[in-house]
Amino acid sequence: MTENTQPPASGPHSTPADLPTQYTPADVEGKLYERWVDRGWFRADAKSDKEPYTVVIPPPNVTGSLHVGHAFEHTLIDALTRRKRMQGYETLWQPGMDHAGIATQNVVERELAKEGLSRHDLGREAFVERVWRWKDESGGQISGQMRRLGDGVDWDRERFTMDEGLSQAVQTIFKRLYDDGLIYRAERIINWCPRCLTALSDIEVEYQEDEGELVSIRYGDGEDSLVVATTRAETMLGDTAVAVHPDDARYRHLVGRRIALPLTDRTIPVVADAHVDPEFGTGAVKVTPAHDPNDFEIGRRHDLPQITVMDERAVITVHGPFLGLDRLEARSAVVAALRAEGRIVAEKRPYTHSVGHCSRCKTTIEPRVSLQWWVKVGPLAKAAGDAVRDGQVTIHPKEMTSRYFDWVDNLHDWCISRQLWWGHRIPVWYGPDGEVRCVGADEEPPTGEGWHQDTDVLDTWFSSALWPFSTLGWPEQTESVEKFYPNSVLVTGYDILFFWVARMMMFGLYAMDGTPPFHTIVLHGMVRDQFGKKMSKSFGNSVDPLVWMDAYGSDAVRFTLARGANPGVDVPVGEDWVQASRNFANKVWNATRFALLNGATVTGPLPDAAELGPADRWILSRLNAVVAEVDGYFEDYQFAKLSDALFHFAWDEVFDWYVELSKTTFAAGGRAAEVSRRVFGEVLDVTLRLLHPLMPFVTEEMWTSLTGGESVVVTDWPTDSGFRDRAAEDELAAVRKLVTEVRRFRADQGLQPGQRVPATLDLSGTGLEAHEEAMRALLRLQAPGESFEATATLPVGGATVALDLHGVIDFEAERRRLTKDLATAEKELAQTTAKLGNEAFLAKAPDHVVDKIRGRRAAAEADIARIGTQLAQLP
RNA sequence: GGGUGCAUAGCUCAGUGGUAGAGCGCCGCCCUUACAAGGCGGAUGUCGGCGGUUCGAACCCGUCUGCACCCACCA
Repeated sequence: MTENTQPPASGPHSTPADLPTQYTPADVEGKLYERWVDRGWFRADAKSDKEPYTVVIPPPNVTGSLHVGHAFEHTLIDALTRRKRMQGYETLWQPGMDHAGIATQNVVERELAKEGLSRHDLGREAFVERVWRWKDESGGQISGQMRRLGDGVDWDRERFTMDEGLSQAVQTIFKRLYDDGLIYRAERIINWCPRCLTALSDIEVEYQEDEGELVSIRYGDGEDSLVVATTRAETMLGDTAVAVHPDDARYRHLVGRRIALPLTDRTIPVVADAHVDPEFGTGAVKVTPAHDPNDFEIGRRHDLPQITVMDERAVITVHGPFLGLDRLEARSAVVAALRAEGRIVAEKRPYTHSVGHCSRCKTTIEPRVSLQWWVKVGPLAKAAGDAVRDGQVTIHPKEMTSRYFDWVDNLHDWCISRQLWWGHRIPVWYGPDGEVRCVGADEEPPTGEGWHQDTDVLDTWFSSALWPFSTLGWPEQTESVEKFYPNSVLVTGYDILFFWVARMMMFGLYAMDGTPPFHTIVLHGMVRDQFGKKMSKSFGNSVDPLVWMDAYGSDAVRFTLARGANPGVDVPVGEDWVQASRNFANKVWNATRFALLNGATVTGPLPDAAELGPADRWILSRLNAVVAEVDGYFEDYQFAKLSDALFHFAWDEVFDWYVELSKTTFAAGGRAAEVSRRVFGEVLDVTLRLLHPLMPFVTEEMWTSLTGGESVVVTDWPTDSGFRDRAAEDELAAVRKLVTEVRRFRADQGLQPGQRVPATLDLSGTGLEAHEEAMRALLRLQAPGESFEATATLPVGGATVALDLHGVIDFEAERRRLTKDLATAEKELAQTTAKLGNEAFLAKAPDHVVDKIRGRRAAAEADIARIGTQLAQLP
């Protein structure tokens, strides 16, 4: 406990009277955040003796501003790191951003388009300069949002994937992989975006069901003919074979022969290939090795030529009537030409099939044969899989593990070259005599006549795969690498499990001699709207977190997001829920304000258990249980349960019953009040510390006001003292139950909540005698006056309340209520009696269950007796 | 086609064998001295359908229906 030797002048509100009755986030958030940063509390010291705790930010793209999904992710990471910092770890919450190659290039190209310019008008150098300007602007916005959220990151360590140091890391790992034969250059068919004009990796292609048209075309003439079906008629110009299944009797006579390819002067062979499904269509497939990945493979197996008929913009390049048409124009033109020749044997029919689209611009992918750089993933993926298989790395929730294996165990080589301008240039130089030289970060590139660097850049995920150590200064063997690698935990969305997580695993294990980049992977869900719908700008349900933060405060936004964070599942959020969280923040504020107004204190040791009243023992028992519960949830990344447990403990128990009971104690004064004031201070102190990782601002403001301490940020995380008092918990449960029952009676009688009623309260034999005064206050019971005459006598839980309700009692309402209660109790009695008469149940059920049922039966019997008495007393 | 989940109150979701829960919403009363961003009280469910296991099933097993997502393929 904090010992105060000085007056708490450092607290923002040195007298409780300064405190407004409502929490205004805007008044405190900015001020507190700047103070935290200025004091250096978020800085991580590599020289520290403390045990490290490291989490990297999943670097946001510098394409604009953060959306509510980022706010969610940051809330989780910030909560984890704030707790660990309080626990005394040397905590690094690593900030930074991703250059996001193709995404950012597209954004800037769109900006240019508004000025009627293309990147080619600017030229490579000027364009890249322009993107850097964009990056500065967007990066500023993003860090501003992170400050608003309260992210406790080490700003001194902020990194960008295209920083000098990180670029060296990229070059170093490229060189090493190249020298190890794990990077190579090869001509293959790749996913090509004809709008972005670049190759894409397999996972950058999104497949969706598109409506196409299937046309059937006769190839060849007379007996040497067959019919193929296609959705892409225009590619027939590049056909170099027709394939049939080897066992297909219909076409056996044609295999090995050459047939005429319509609209051309070429003949093409009929080949037998097991890839063909004889059941589909006509069982004969046109083969275009240059424009279809499956056909490319068939072509390789049968040594077929590749005839490229489209350029990089998917415009037809073969001479003749189709030259210069784009693929869609060409498709109908080709069909029309075929029809004119009587080649169309079945008309177009609608056909829904899955078509690949560029994940960045949604343009339909055009498979294309080209020379690209590849990572040979075999050994890297094997290691990445094994690290999870052998338990070095665990994935939360574990259901995601199979998805991970599914991917790393079936991975194709990774195409890493992009025909873009924004990104890390491939560190390979080509010489005048066909030399190829890969240059490491510590080498000088060749300068002689005729040497030039590869013009392509790397896939943006190549550099983000290095993030857990490139941010720490690698390839330099820095103190930070030593201290903060591997990271403690990775928190990110399940949507980038393959893009990012698996690649960090591959590169981390490879670069760091088999040490995985982190030991725990926590995958969170996607933020959705309050109806569970995916957020999207076009649907109009996406939310700018700043708007909510402005309206309700950062704590409210954070708490709402944390409260929805069940492991691995999507998180719905609605403005109503943010309001509810704002109300909670306000409650925290006012409860602390109440404590201050009533002289709650954190000074001096906690009184001995013998001195504590029952309410004090109850709340301290619960407090310690909640500390343990919250710790368990934190260690298990159960943010929703943790938030809910704190919400209910704080609001229902501390801010409600304990506050109400304290009013009586405080009013009574004396030693009991003094003891209670100290306990109250303790309970609030601990509760605020527990809430701080989720709601940093309001807790900081109130904790410093309450304790006079410097900051909750650098205060110890609470520990469970082990204090438990079941008897006190039961006692207070009885008090709560009794009060609730009488309140219900009052409400049924139509009494206004504040209306005072003359009454006697007989608690003899209940063991609750000590609470009489508090209960009288809670129930608004007046001392019975001289003319007291009970009109209603209420036996509740062994106690008796006699009320003088002259003029207000509603006997009919009471009779209805009692009759209803009687029916409920009788039903309960019947159920429990039946159960206890069941021998099989008695024989097999565990004791505690049987006891519980017995208790319920006894309670039902008592209720029936009590209600009977009450009914009999009604006039 | 392969895989992983999900189906519980009006909405969004907790609840892995022992009396169905939360938040929001809804109904009634109240500015009761920390808080109306509040307080008190209340209503609301054949736990998707059908079978099975069990003394006992929202929970375990089978099956059906509907939905979501991931992967592969689609001439």
